[in-house]
Amino acid sequence: MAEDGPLKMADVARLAKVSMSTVSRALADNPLIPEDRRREIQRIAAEAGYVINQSARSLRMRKTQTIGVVFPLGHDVGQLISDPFFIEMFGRLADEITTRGYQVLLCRVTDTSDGWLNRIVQSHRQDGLVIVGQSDQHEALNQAAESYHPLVVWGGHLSGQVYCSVGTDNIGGARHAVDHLLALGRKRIAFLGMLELPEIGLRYEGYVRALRAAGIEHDPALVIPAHFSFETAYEAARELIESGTKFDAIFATSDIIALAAIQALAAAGIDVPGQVSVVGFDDIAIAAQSTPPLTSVQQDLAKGARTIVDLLFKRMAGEDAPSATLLPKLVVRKSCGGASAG
Amino acid sequence: MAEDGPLKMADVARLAKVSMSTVSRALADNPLIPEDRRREIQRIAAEAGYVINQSARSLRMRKTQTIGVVFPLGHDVGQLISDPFFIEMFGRLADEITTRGYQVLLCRVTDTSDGWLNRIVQSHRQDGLVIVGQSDQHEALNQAAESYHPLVVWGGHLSGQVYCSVGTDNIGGARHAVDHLLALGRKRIAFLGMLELPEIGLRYEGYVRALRAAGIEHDPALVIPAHFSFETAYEAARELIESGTKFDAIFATSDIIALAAIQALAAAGIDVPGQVSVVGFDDIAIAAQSTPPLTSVQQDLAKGARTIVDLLFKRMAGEDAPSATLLPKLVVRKSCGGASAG
DNA sequence: CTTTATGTGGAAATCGGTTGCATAAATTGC
DNA sequence: GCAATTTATGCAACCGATTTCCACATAAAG
Repeated sequence: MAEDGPLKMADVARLAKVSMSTVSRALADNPLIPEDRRREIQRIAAEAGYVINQSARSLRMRKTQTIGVVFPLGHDVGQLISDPFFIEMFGRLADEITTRGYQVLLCRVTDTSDGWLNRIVQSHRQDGLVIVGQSDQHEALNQAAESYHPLVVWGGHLSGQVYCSVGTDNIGGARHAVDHLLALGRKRIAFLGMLELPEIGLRYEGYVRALRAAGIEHDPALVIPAHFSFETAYEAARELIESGTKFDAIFATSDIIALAAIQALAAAGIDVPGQVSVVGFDDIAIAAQSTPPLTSVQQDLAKGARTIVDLLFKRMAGEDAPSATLLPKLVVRKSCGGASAG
Repeated sequence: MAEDGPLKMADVARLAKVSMSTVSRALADNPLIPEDRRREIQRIAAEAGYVINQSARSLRMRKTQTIGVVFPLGHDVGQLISDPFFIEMFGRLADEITTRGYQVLLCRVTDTSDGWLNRIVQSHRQDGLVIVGQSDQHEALNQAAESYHPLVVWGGHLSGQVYCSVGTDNIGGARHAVDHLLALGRKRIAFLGMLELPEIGLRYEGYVRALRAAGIEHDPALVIPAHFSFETAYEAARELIESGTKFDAIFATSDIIALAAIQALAAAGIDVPGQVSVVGFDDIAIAAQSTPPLTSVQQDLAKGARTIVDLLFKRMAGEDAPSATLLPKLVVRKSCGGASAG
């Protein structure tokens, strides 16, 4: 009973004493084949351990039953796993996609040379694409979106944007965070993040607006470039501390950056939230567990992932789906004093 | 200059005024085509934005340049993202695989009905498979391994195992943990985990051996079934507490279970590590950040993932690669008192 | 100047399914 | 009982690449 070479549809056809067309139709539950015969052929195929070769099927049908999830890391050489945010987002997306009967293909892109997105699109490996984070590829995305429809991006909503995006209201989220710090009496609030990234740029916008609304002068010395990895963020925070620039709060554009900053502050003997308040962004799982627990702008990733995949499937079906914005929520914990600390 | 339908290799051949065979060879850097001509054709193809259709290529070459990463969740209906351990492992694997120029296909398997693994193998969607966790599928894996070689499993090394596996020395790791608790003077050590899962079974073995070596009687009332999700683990811990069974330590078979137990103990007003010591397994990122920081048996996932992928590629190349065992390391933190707590 | 080696590139088979079209069989209508 | 229709099934083209085999041209050798 041992199968030799993996059997093909032609073999099943022989076993069932029908033509290949009939087998193909029966396995696809095509009503052209009467139900009892369909069942019979399916039984024979299953019993023989036959499985459709997806390579062949994909070629002929021009569909792969696969969604590509792309992480453009053009701005950062770090490992994929470095960012808990990406990881959680990926898990959520995977859940949503597999639930709909599709496979998930992970594309980690490090080579963002000209035409990288087109290379992915035209490879015909997937029926649709989710791009997580715009990185510095806004233009490339805009261009791809013109001819390729089944594409949804997680990220900020930028002006002149053609592609469909889903993301948190970054300006509003940042505004909440900074307003909260201001309400606590903080006046010299440092900003840690990479302005080159669109989402961070938007958060910066919110930061500036909050300061302006409070009538506080904006000091460029308080704006520190900080990558997403813990190590580089720690370095950035250390430099800020050692620079001697006075500050009484930090608005970090990710929780990883915030945690790194807290660590750097602790190392310098600076009390959080006593001397310096810290607010993060994302509200990843660790945020609630850190010491002190981190105040953070929560992004609803579960809803975000669901929305992304919903929109993507709409677009795959030919419908036009508009971008969506999610409302952020400030989760107040001890790291900035105030509410919890009295 | 706008491309209409995506262009095929035949179109490139026309552009370059050569036959398709020549284009195919040129793009594959086949030395049959003289170098200058090769470059020329490559330039023309790139300029036209041509990309090889992977579906067609896969069919013809019987290779997909893709590795499937499978999470059998037969034992648990939870979401993929529920377990930080799985997530981190996936990230590491993805790094190793993409570094080698392969794509990663995620397969979340919830339907473990007869032949599920064969269905994946025969789909020809991937050139090799990594199975993360044996779940309750030891037999299925053994069977698949007989005919399908490029297959590596993360999990425990079981007797009568045919397939290639990579995993931590579970017995030894558990032994370390329990020995440590015993050294602290703990005598009634509860075990939290699902014995049905092979890896957990091995950890139980280590637990029993440690107790026996210390001459301590093994009380079945202290062995509590606990799933991997936080909520169910919390319930399990709560029931243990309310049962009135006396215990002074908990050996949890995952950090998530340990953290849930700590939370349940705190809710019941029981001090950790004052009244009860807790040890976890995995040493996930949160472990160091929790209150109190969690003592845990560390699994070196980076090395694990590297080993898995190394072995897989060896097997894909036709070589025979043996199973491997990694050495666990007990990371002592405050949750069990002792060393750190004086 | 013929014969043999070498290099170059094309025609056509192939991978394993799906599907449009045609035909055969069964059913219905009158 | 025969035409009209419906239902069932098969043939063969097709998806888009890769690769084997072979033809032809050119160069080197005898």
